[in-house]
Amino acid sequence: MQKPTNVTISTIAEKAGTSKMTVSRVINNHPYVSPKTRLKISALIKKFKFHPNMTAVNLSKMEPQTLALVIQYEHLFTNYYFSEILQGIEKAVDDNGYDLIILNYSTRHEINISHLTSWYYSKLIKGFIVLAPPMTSPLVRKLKDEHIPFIVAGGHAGFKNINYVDVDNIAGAIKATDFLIGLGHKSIGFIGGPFDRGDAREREFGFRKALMSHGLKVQESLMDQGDFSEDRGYQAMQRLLQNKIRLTAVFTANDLMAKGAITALRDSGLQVPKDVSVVGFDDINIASQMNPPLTTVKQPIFRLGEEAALFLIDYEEGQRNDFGKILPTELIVRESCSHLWNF
Amino acid sequence: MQKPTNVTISTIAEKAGTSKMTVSRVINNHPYVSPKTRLKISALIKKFKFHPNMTAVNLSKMEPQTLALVIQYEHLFTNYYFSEILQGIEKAVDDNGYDLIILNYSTRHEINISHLTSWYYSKLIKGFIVLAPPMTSPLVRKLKDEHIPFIVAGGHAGFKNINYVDVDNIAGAIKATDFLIGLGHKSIGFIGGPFDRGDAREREFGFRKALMSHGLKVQESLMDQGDFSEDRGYQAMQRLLQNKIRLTAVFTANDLMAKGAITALRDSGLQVPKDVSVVGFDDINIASQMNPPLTTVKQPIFRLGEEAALFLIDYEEGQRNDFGKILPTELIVRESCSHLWNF
DNA sequence: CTCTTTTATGTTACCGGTAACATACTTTCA
DNA sequence: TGAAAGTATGTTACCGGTAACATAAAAGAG
Repeated sequence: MQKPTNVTISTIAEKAGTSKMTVSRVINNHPYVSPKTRLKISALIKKFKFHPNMTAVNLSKMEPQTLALVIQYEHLFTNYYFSEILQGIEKAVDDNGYDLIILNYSTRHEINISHLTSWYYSKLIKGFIVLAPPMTSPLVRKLKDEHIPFIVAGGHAGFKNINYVDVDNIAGAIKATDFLIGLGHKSIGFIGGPFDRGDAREREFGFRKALMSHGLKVQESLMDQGDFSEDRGYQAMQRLLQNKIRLTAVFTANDLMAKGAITALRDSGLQVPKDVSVVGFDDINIASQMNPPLTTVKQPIFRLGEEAALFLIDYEEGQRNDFGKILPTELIVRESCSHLWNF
Repeated sequence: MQKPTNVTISTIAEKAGTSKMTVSRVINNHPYVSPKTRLKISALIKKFKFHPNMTAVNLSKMEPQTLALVIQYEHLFTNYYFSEILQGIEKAVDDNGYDLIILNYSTRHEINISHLTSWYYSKLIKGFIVLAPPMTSPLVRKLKDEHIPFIVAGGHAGFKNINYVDVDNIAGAIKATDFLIGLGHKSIGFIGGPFDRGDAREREFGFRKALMSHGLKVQESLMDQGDFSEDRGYQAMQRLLQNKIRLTAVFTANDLMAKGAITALRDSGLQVPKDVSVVGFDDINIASQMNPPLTTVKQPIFRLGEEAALFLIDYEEGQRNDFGKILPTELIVRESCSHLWNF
């Protein structure tokens, strides 16, 4: 049962009666191959189903055409927005003739991060896109220490001297809060994200800042913390409703929690937006289909992925003026908020 | 700005005053290296932070130690169970010293599947795990045609002569339906999954079969189709409630749709399980925390991933007795169903 | 104390490509 | 028309490892 001999560049060269080099030139569209030869070799490549061996190419060229996206499973499945960021990455990668692989980095791997870095040292990938890491991420530290090309996409807050693309969480949160204040609300609740996520902290910061700049007091009892999941949004809302201070609006650090919060409000007999106005963050695909359609801060998530990938693709050692790009956010007004008519 | 010369096996050999081969032996824990030499080389490897180059190893050994999981983004983010299947795969992969990469296969790539197969032809991966492909998947066809090692995990129905691991969808659906019938229900609704998914069809088949084997008529008007998402479960339930025939129980083809269905029932003023009993499929993590806790068919998802990975790891050309493994399902009884006291 | 076996290390060739340089054959143009 | 420039191909060495074979040194056997 002998394995079918691999069809290599040499096989083709032999059949064509040329040298390997000429075949290589055809594959890479070099000029200086006569039309006749080019045609013959092209035909043979099809006939014998020749596939260039990326391994060999990499070894020889030493400049990989692949990027690696690092994620943690836990995140992957709880937050719709990864779908969109991936699409952005894919676009940039495809457009530039690159490839993308996704590598997992679960807590069980923390001991052995070198599993990941060896992809870089083996010249299989050009660099890493690290998706919204927690602020304590040992991976980010290691990549930085070893000068491996990488970029953090989202949630960069808390890191120093790294390359990142992020959205303007603070300005976004301010827009949302300003909007609620403009509608007359004074008792505004807040449901935040996980403590170890920089983006969550920034949104909270923006919320506080907006209140203060309007001379409103920040009511700690109207603030609770979630984990970006719908269920925790539900629970947090329930807790906020038990408070003595009656809130008339709530700002949640993401849309999923807003969805949970709305359900909780309804289960308590309150109407949205008549009794309580709700603003989310993200503008995930289902935000516009919610009941009522959710007013939220739209992140340019697709572009986030695109920019991250482009950074790595253009990355060259030496051209390291520290790179940080903040993309603007936009308030999308839908029907989950209303005026407070109590003045 | 010269690049720091790569630390290769030759660098170490030179520093140690030995040949490359001896260094290679140390790296691979070959016997026949004197303790003294081994120690010296090990020290140098640490000192110079030497990382073996997987590319070179692959090119030389031609037996990759990496598996590729192929997914479609669309699925990835709508179905919690991928998280668990990945954990199963990771376990098997880790335990056997393999690596895992995830490759995306979105609709925009359909033209160019060879992007994927070239990972195999380049000897970078040993084979593919294809996760719950639609029955029309061109990828599966191509892998089969070109005799590339792969295994379909979940949703194998509809393919012939392929290797797969799957759960017993039919038996599971029968268990669920039998259970409802045993509680006295006769008007049982069904909310199915996408038409192009084998697993969805099997669950519907099991539902029909169970009804018939109890002499109950299958009411087509009590059956609707969803897409495995919570929202569509909600909508489907609403439609079923508009029917003239009053159902007393409903079986949904997955848990997410069950969740949506329960919300719809509640929004229509019906109580679960007092007025309508609900059974789901999957036993995703939130099933037990739902209100009421959901009775559902538990899939051994973690094992599904494990078995799929193990198959590929053990895969050898020639040992190809067609492989199909069906893992048993289990009915988990919680509080979303009750007796029907109308006899 | 020589002869075989085991242990320890080195040499050569190769995995499948590409870069860099060399060479032969055509054109082009002064 | 002959030299320079352009076109078409081949040769050699190398990317960073490993397999297979060769050899040298140490250990065990008779």
